[in-house]
Amino acid sequence: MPELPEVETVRTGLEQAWVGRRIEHVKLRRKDLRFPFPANMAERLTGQTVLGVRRRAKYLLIDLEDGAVFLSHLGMSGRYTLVTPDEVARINPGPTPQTTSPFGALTGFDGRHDHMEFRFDDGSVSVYTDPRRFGIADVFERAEEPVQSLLEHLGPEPFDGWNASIAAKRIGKKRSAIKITLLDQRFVVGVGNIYACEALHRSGIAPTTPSNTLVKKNGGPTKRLERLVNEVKSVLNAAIAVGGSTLNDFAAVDGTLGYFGHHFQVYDREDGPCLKDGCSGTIERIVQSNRSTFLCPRCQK
DNA sequence: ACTTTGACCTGTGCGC
DNA sequence: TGCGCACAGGTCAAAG
Repeated sequence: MPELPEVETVRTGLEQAWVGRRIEHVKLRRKDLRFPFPANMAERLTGQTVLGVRRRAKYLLIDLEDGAVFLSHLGMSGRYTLVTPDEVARINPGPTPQTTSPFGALTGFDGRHDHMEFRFDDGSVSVYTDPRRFGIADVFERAEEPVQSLLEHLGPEPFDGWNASIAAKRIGKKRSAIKITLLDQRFVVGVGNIYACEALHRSGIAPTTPSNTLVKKNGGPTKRLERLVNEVKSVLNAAIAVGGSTLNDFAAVDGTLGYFGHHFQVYDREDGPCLKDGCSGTIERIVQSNRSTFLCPRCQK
């Protein structure tokens, strides 16, 4: 799925397409994704004008005019396809089977995984497609946000004052591998499997390093932790700048593919040469917590 | 309180 | 061509 940079790219796309527009119709082709939709979700959204599109961690938060918030998480394989009014007219969606959308030619899978469609007052349609259905859609009142169960346990945003001292405090005495800590959304939000691998490689830190060895006895951050925090921000920034990464089932919201994948130094490069200047190592793949980790054993210690 | 594991789902790509 | 298996960007609940 989309990690922070990809979600940020989608946020930007939805902001362009949705803000100031009124939702005229919501079509739900099933009653759930990872969790059941709220019973009245379609009705709750219909008729509302979109005021803004925010991001918290990997969640998209869409502010509606009456104070409601539409929450959307893309899971592993969720994406939005924006269909222009012209394309909608050309496709001319008529009666379609319950579980199949008329936009299959644009969204793939013959429309079988197009679970939500949003029609706006300019005639455009946005289609949410998610084969694996690990995504989430929910609605809550803005005032409830601090205690919304999906959001309340989340740690700091990487670009909102997060620094090495804060990171050191969160690590505390944790002995689990630093790669696992980076994926823990209570430590810092937005980092997923790809950017965890990339940030550790840039930092020269082995993914298996016990987290607490990056903290000094007095509780402060080591130089290595400072480096890691900086490299996390740096790699996320670079990916945002490029518009998100391209992977098997991710497309940017407007259908344009990002291409940060071309910049990966270790991810999915098992047996390839390490690309770090002056390093002659070979990229290895190991498994941590049932997930692949890619590293260069030569320059990551 | 911590850490690890399995579960949720479908598609794709590989070896046989 | 078909089949079975491993694997995929996330997250949570349960078990240790």
